Amino acid sequence: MKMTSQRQVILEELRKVTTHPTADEVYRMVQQRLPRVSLGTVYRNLEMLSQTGIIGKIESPGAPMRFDWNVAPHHHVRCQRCGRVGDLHLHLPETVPGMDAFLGVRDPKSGFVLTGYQVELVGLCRSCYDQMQVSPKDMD
Amino acid sequence: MKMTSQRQVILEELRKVTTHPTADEVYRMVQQRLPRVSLGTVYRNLEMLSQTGIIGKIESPGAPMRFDWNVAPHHHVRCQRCGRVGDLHLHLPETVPGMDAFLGVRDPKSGFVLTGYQVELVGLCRSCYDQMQVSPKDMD
DNA sequence: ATGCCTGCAAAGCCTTTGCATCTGC
DNA sequence: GCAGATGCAAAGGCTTTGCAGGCAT
Repeated sequence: MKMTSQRQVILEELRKVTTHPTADEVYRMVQQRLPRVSLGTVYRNLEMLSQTGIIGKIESPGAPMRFDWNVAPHHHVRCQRCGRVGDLHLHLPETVPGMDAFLGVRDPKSGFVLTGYQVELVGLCRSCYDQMQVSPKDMD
Repeated sequence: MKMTSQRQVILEELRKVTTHPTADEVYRMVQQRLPRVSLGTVYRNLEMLSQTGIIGKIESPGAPMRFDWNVAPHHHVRCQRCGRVGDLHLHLPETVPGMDAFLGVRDPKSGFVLTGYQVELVGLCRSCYDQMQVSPKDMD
């Protein structure tokens, strides 16, 4: 993979932030420096960079994908209210004890063989938490 | 919520299968009995039925939502190859020991308060498993 | 010259929504 | 007659893709 200038700028911009931006947010950041860049190029490059393990991709249901320059293993929390994603620094259990014994096992009823699992964390970012304190009726 | 005939048929058709169909699959099943039903109605009713807890909704990133008549708590596995979802009958750990201690806690660095977590399981359905045995190069 | 990359625009996929009409109480 | 539900079609949000031209080797 050659490091074109677009690719380089995309990577640099991503590395400036800790907010796990969406493709569109990256696009807008990159646009400041490369006004003629296209959204398609941003998508293509983010995809390529994440495929090669240079950056991370964070996917969750019903929400646009987000990207992370930090590929070291760490937990993410997604705000259940606004969708923001944060890095978790609490020391959480990394694995579910006893779960690994099930990997590779075929469930007799469904016929599925288990290959992996992951723990998804949800929470409230500071501003959403504060807003909910103010108006509890906004809860859903 | 009134039980219209469309709603009733949607529920009945969903209850006939164990495949966790997508909205579109439900639509096609319902169409056999109500040829003039609309996709929008199917979406609206599936949403309403799941909001009220009569059926379950299964969401995962990059895949269409799926629905489940069985609202009793149970695990799902998603086939990493074809997206099919199965019910897991293996007796898995229900919770991550020690994790609950973190609920309600604010992570100092990110500022997020943890509110919940869930374990996602991935695997291979029988037919994808078999196909991968035949042509290992299809793996990704 | 070649092969990868880009900008642009269009299409794609899934889901939601506006609106006029219809239904059942 | 009214509230709520429907069919239809259009729009919406996000992502991918086809294509013609560009750039570096």
